[in-house]
Amino acid sequence: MIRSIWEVELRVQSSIARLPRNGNSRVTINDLAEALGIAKGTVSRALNGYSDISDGTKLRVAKQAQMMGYRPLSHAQAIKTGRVKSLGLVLQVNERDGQRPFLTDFLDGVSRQASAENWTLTVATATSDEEGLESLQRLAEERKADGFILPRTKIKDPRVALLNQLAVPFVLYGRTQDLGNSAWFDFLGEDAIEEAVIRLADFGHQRIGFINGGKIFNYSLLREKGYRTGLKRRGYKLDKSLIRKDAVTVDQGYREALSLLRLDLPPTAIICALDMAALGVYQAATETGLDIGRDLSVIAYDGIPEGGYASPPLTTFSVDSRIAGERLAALLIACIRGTEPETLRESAYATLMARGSDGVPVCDSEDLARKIRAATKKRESITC
Amino acid sequence: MIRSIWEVELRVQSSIARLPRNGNSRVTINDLAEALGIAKGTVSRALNGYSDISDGTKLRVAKQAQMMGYRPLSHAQAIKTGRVKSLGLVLQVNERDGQRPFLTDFLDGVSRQASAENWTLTVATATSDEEGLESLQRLAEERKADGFILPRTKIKDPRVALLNQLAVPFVLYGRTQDLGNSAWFDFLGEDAIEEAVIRLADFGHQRIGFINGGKIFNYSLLREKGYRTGLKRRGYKLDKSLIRKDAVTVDQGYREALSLLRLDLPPTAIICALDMAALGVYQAATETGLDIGRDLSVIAYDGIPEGGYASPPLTTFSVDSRIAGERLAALLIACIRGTEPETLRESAYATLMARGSDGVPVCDSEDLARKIRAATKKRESITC
DNA sequence: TTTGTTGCCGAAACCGGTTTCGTAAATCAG
DNA sequence: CTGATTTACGAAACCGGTTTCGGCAACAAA
Repeated sequence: MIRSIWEVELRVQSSIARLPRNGNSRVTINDLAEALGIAKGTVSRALNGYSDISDGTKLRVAKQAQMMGYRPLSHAQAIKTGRVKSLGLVLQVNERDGQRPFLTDFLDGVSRQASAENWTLTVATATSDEEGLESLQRLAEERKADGFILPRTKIKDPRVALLNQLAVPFVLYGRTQDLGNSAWFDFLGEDAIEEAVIRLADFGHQRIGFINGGKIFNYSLLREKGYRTGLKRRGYKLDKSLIRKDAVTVDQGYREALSLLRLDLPPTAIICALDMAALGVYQAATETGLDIGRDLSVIAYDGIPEGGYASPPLTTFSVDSRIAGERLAALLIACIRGTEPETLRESAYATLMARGSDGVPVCDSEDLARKIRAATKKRESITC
Repeated sequence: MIRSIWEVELRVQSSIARLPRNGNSRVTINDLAEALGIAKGTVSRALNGYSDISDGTKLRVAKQAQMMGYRPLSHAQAIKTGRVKSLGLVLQVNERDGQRPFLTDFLDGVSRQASAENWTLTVATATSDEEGLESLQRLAEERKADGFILPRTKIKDPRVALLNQLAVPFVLYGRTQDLGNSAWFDFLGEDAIEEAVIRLADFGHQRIGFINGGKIFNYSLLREKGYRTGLKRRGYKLDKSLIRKDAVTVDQGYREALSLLRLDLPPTAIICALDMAALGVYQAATETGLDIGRDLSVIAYDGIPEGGYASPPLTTFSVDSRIAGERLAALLIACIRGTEPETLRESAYATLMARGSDGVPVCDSEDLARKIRAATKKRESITC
């Protein structure tokens, strides 16, 4: 009884405010069909561009939909199509390193490309590998996303195995050692580091150090390869004592730089796989009385804004995270739509931002060693 | 014809691999019901804890669900319940300021709290206000999210009007001037700035400058209020020539600091509404030959990591973005579940990180002015 | 024994879309 | 002019859940 009264009331209200019958302020495909005097299946097919609907009808439907402000509920579509039109992204937030400064740009790239196709972005965070895998699995099983972007690829990445097993599409940001048939986008860090070596060698540097990033990440493998290739191209012999690794923070960069500078024959130039580490090199140089850009050349990789503020401004290979996000989103959507993943692979180059931290060496390694010893002694006497 | 062959094949495969009948590898509520010999409605009610299902049945269902690895599709639930169990967040990425360094922590807070209730987070980006409003509207109308977190509230915020009109729940991160019945979470920036004034006054500073943030944001209003309150509490007269605004970047902070330091009677202490601006103050101080922490005291607000690396380390009021994210998510979920928004309001305090950039002034404003003039003259002569 | 209750579950409607299938009308070929 | 195709749409099934409703059985009260 009461219910029927309600219905009447609603019908009255709707006829006045021109709201759909269901009382809710949402226009459904049924409202549209009714308003047009057409079957709802026909409306659906018209909106989705089926070929068995005449152009005239398609136009009428489109206009009416526009007029009534109709928007299909994406989850209602999903129930039949199996697509929620959402990209998944699980961010690892445990490590205090590189990813942070670019996150905004990266998200912007992904989100922008996704919206262009009327898709959205679902984000989760995790503080450990296991948590990350759980999030991934949960999101996949509840179908909160149709596919995933996997940032910060490791040499051997367990996420790949998981998603392959669940038969969920994904695209890597970065490569893994065994690529299988995975789709990926990556910047060619190896090429950048190689170019850095060449550049420094051509400046006249004889001993070039290399401070690499986290050893579990695949990019470290590649960048070291680039370092070796560069040396070889200029006929330099590889000196393993000039290589350091696992420096992803300022402090770690500082420590590794000090250890390089305290060698009997220290390098006159240091290449860092990450800008963060380079900022640590700056600290170490200040402490040992060295002029960055003159006594010691530094080239790094990433292009974080702090590098530009440092003095002298850091010469670095800059990476465009927005582009990365855009391409990854595009590749993933293609993958979800059925393109074979092994055909969805793209790379891009990091661009050299030549600034003030590198140049012709003012002295060779022996002079440098003397200078460092002098500065260290002076420093110690001050401390006493 | 071909289709039936397929079906047979699938059925065979499924009977071997014990996959659900539909050939798809997903366990549905129908599979569960069939396996239990129970109606699917009963299964649904059992899983959702309806009181008209016996405990025994509930247990059996739960166990079987566990065994078969059943997970309801959230979008299938959503079609009837109207809830997609997702929180929406539209990030404004146009301005190169404050938000960035905390984004990871903030997302982590939101995402963590959301997952705790089995909800997810949908993120979009926008580069302008209009774009932001469009994203908001699209996400709301397609029901990609059940409610929204609105970060970086403006004094008068158009998003509030939009979401109120659409009758979509939301919670503000920060307050607006006219709060209406909105839910919000905010750090009491006004209290922090007030405390900063008191602290500096008690150090003995007679003239305390204030460099405020973006004037469209409500936090600027509040922080200036806190500045005024602090002055009043110590019986200082407000000197408007000591106030600057709209400094959200390092460069802007630098400029405003210079303009303060070039006054006939410059402040011996400067409070910045944002750490970023404070880093600009550091630059200005270096340039005018002032020692931060001795000649010029600086206290700021935000707690960005760069502040800790600066020399001397920046004294600042630090904000815990992870907590903010967690509380905002919790408030929003409550709001979506029907709690009255005006009862969902929380605030927290920024915590003072007393470091090296403030202290007892070594000289008064007149001495400072002389020192600055001297440094400037020296600088100019060097330049020539 | 009869008459309420209450507990517990099955059956079916329902949510808002998509997709399949069948067919009347229009068009075409012969 | 007739038979065969097309064209364009209606009707209904379907997707995977949730919710309503009705009724059987068991138990309590009369």
